Amino acid sequence: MKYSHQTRILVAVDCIIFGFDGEKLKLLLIQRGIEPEKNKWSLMGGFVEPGESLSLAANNILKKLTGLEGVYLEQLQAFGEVNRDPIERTVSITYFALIDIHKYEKQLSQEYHAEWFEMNKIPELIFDHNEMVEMAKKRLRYKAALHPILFELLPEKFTIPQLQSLYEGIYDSVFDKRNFSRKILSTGLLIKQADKDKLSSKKGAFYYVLDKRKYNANFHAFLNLIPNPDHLQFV
Amino acid sequence: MKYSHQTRILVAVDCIIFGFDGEKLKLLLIQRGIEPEKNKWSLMGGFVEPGESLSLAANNILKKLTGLEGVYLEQLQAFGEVNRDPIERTVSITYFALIDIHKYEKQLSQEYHAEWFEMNKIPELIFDHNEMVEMAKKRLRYKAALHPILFELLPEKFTIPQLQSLYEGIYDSVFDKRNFSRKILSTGLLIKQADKDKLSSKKGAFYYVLDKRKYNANFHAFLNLIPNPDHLQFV
DNA sequence: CCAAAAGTGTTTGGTTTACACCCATGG
DNA sequence: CCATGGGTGTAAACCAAACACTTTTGG
Repeated sequence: MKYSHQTRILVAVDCIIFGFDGEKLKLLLIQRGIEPEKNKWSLMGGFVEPGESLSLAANNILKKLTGLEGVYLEQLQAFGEVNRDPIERTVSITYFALIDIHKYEKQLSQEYHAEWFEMNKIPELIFDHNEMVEMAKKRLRYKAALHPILFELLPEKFTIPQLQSLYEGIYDSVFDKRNFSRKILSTGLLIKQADKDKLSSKKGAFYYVLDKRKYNANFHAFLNLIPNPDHLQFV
Repeated sequence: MKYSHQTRILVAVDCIIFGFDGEKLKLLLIQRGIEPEKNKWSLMGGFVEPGESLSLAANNILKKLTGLEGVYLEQLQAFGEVNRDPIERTVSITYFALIDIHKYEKQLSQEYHAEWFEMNKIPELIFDHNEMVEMAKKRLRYKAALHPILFELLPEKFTIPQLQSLYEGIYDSVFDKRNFSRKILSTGLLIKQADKDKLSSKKGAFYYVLDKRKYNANFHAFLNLIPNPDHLQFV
């Protein structure tokens, strides 16, 4: 049995993939190999196939491009303007992903001509993809101000100065390091390691790992991770 | 030109419509007039038509059911499990709406057999609609803890005790009235009126109206409208 | 030995909470 | 005149922000 006299529409999933290389927040884009808009940059996406739920479609896309599974992936928004795709009407469900850039497997994505772009150097993208990226940035800022989400971008072991530089990049601000480390440590989510990262200073900075049990239990609690969030531009 | 060899899917919009009658938060549901699931309760929804964007579809659905335009309407989530509709695969984009229940025009919705349900008396709904309602409740709690969104549910003129009872209903808690009114008034969003509502007490409670200019300007700022939000259950 | 980054403590001001009494009035 | 709900103030605890010096070590 089917619903008759109803119009069926193409449904796509597009992924906004954020990565952090220890210095800067970046976005993974692909260069389209096919017409229309051949050679233009775009988000990685694909049509939803029969038998594939939306979240499965998003995970599949992410895996095809990066080789990664079990990544942080969250539904952002459905985009459904009638003419957003000039070829044929397509509703796109967007997901944003946070990945540790070092786990990204380059060879997989060469077939898609993928490249990481710094957030302030994002090229013109096809369709409404720039708008999607803007919305994802806002959502990330909003969410990271309240929840310890940015740990998803970091490697297993990381230092507090690295974490601070990630926050500073995302909010385009500079935070006081004494207040920052106090605030982060007071969440109780970090476990100090015995060894240090000596790459970026002579003294070296202690590594920390995330306490996964507490992280999962406390993820939805409101934290106050950003000073004066009121004046920042959110969703 | 079209994308060939791709499967097109039914796309629906379903609306989770919240209303407040001065006492309790309620949800507007309709009783299906047609098979399948005839006579079962469901959210108001409809298929997205050609030439209709998602947000327009949501507004149209709301207008057909309630007669209202310009209502607060926000996209919630896309639901896309493969078998969520047993008749035929349908991706549903959900929107939640906040309306002043007194503006709702009953005669319009009689053709849909619509009824308001108290939040703790929601019947079993078709498909995954109960899940959609749960998500909308969580989103409302989450959002109302940070943004002055609940004014959308109130009539033009309202009293602080009314507002407090709305918050208390949503969070299933009791708040200290001194702290509550101080907090709300300190947002600067309320303008005190000269007249009083004398329906619910002998002394009467002063009416307030929303300062729309400040409301629109400050909507995205983080407020701290709920005491101890940490222990409440959110998204 | 010194430049460069890591690490840490205190004071101050503001915000949040807990808490109790008086006010106005319709019946 | 009294029961009912409306309205308000204060003190204590807590939290956030501003701020500067010491430590470590590779070169």
